[in-house]
Amino acid sequence: MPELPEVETIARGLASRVTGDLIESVWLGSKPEPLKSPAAAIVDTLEGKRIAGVRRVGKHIVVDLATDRRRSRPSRSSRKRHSAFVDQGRSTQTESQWIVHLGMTGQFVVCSAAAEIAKHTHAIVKLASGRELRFVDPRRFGRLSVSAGREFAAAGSEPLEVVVERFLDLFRGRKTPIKSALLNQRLLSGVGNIYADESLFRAGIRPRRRVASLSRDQLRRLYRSVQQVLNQAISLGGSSISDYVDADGAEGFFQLQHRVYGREGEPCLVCRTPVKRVVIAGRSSHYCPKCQK
DNA sequence: ACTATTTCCTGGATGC
DNA sequence: TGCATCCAGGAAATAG
Repeated sequence: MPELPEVETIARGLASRVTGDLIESVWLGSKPEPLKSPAAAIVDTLEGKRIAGVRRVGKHIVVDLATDRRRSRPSRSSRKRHSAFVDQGRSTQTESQWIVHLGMTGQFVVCSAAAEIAKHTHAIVKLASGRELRFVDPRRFGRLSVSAGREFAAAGSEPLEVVVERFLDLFRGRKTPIKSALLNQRLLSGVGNIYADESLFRAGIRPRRRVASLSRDQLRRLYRSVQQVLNQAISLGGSSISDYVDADGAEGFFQLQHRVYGREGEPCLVCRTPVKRVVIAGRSSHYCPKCQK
């Protein structure tokens, strides 16, 4: 279940492997669910473009696309003005993005064109290097889209970039349980079920607590916990639960640091009290009834 | 304007 | 062994 740390890990891995490569052709499967943009728009936006970079925005993977401009047709002014971007006989200009959301079970991998095509492969993008980018998603909660002309932006704030004053503003006065608020992507983009539970444990706050009932100090502590948990998870390559692997097929190790998620009935690592599991907003939520108030 | 609930999906686990 | 049922959850849709 890819959340911010997993998506960050995947995006970094892809960036180091496919940046600079050229998209030759695009194949899209017949299942329409994964496509948020019309199939024709996706094909038109991708084909013939150079990959300028791959990055994470919230839980989305953003592939920046650039159009090659041949040097044989330089305009006098642009040649001088854009000389910094001229690279190996071409200049590039970022102008559109390919957006990939992995949902629950999505995988976005780079592999040899000869590699066996996995079941539930919904998109194959052929690269000039002979490799392929593939989107595989059994449960089809993932989504593919393109954004041309305007810069793609997530609905909420980046949890690792938001300043504490803004964080307090986002949450202030809300009646919803803090767990629901952490999962709301319009507030913070990137926190999912695992990291919400882990952040709340580290902050000593029960998931059912109404946001409005939390003191400023508690919210400040939660702010630090969210950043701490996400940063540590990124440094460990994310959490490998069920089928998560990064762009190289390697597993992450943050699941070994989980203190409450998936530990129902097991002793709290601090006080030995059995970890409880309740359902909030249809999501299982894990907490220590003694350490979290 | 908010908040809460339901729905979409498949594979793996569980129960009889 | 086989078959039905349940559960996982991100986010859009729907309901309150």
